[in-house]
Amino acid sequence: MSEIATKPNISPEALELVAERFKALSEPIRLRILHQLHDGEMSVTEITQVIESSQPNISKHLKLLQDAGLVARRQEGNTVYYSISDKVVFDICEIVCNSLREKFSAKADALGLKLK
Amino acid sequence: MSEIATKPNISPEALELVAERFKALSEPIRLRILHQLHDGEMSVTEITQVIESSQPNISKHLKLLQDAGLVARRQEGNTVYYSISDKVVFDICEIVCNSLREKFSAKADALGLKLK
DNA sequence: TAATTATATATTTATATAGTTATATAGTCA
DNA sequence: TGACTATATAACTATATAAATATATAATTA
Repeated sequence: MSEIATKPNISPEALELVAERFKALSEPIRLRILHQLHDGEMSVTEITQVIESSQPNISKHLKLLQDAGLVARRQEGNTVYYSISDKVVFDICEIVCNSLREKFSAKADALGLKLK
Repeated sequence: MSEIATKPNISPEALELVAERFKALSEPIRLRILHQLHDGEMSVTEITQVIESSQPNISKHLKLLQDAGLVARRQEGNTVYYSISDKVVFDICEIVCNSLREKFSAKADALGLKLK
């Protein structure tokens, strides 16, 4: 086996699906919603109360997240509960957060600043 | 220490930065560019030859990727080479790819199909 | 059934951005 | 310097979508 790094074979079609995933994660309000769902399911009303936005807007983003397969919907009587359906979301976010932290840390170093 | 999962404290401002990262990764053509850069740096001309698009369009996306801190730019004489500056990109893509694979696999199972 | 509550959808407006075309910039070499 | 090559930018068009507002749907309860 060669030791030279060769790129995995990913088709443009596959990359379109991956891009779609990232697109679902590319809006701050959707990340805030996912973040709120971290500890368990919440109703639309609860989410709307925590996130400063209108109920229709929240519903729209929830639908988008559901279509992306990131959250699950459960209806109980009159109220609808949403929950994280793909925990991978948190792994990804953590990686990105760490990467950003490093970036800022490096920048702070370059400026002679000290981060706590 | 409690064993109950509690969500990490991430500010809305931090989530905006994270969302920005994801946005840079939310276009198929940019993922294709990053994918091509997997094995090492490439000139704009080379990238343009491999990816079916116009040179100005490629340049624009490269600039965006550079602003996002995902690629680095190196000029040598007349030609400009771009390379991956944050390998985290590949970790993230792999996670998403695996997640998608699982999803499709589950769907195929549900349909009674057999994936190779 | 009517009133109430919870959620979803339709419509509109404003904004962002992908891609194209034309052109500018900047380096190389005769 | 002038011609040539490589890359970047500007201006434009077309499209996507976030948010707001109004309204619809559907479940609950009186």
